[in-house]
Amino acid sequence: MKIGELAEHTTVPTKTIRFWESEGLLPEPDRTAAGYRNYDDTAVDRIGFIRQAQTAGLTLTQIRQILDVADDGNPPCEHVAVAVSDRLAEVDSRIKELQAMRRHLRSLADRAATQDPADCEGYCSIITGAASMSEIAAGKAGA
Amino acid sequence: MKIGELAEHTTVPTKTIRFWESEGLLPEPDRTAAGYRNYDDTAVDRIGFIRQAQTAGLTLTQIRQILDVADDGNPPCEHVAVAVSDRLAEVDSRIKELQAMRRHLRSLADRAATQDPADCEGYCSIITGAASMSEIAAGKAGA
DNA sequence: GTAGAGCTTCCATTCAACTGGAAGGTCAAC
DNA sequence: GTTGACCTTCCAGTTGAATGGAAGCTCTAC
Repeated sequence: MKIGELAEHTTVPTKTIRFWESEGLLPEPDRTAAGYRNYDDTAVDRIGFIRQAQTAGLTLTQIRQILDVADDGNPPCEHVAVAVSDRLAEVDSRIKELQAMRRHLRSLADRAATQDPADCEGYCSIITGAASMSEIAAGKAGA
Repeated sequence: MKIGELAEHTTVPTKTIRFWESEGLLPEPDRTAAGYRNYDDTAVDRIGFIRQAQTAGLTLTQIRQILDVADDGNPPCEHVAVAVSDRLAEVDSRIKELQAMRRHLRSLADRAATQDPADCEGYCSIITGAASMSEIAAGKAGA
């Protein structure tokens, strides 16, 4: 499969595929006689994984760490376990932060939904009526 | 409170505080006779809110939208509700993505915890034994 | 009255993650 | 045998979010 087809299958631009290769996230593929990159199906999986990990908020560097470990049998299990649990801790704490922010936004949205527009004179009470920013920042608001 | 003290209270560098001011996230504070920025306590809250929103994955532009709306009574309730619910939808979908990635990492971590290092010859089975990358990418693995 | 920390503005640089474009080779179709 | 889509490398530019540094003013302490 040439790079254009791979790009189409994965909806990742050829530019980005070459960039990821240059950054070590994708292995150098075979080449045709003319020097064209020639991919097999595993490239589709790998690109899918990279996109998934990216949408989970991992940086390319972190994703490369995981892929490096998956690609190379040399590092001991402990190494793998540490890499994975580091990532897990990061994802866990990001989820907690997001859930806190979600609660705050949710309470603002609920207020907005039940708001009588007539009350909006002067200073909109959706905002002013909600928890103060310090409470929001400290994670005290919402349910 | 001068910018250095504010920086210390919030653990946000003075450079960043000035940058956020220039980007419209922080209002222009009072100045001393000498032209030094002179903050009151609300600045601490506001900076805390910005950091919280950032760790929730919102961009400075999005955070500014929310703050603008909180600062100015003019936009109608509908405007506020739309802004907030847009943000909420984003946060919701990021949480879902993270939870999917969390499940995958969790299953890798569990494998690592119960792994006999003797099985690590050749190609580490924490990784190879886990769901294939295509399954991970498609969100089929883990519980 | 001067040293040093801290403040000011302004402009340049960094970093991540692309994205665009130039200059040129390849290949299938007409 | 040439057009046009697709490929190659390389290098420059973009965006978001800072961060560094120069040049100069200010305040406190000795």
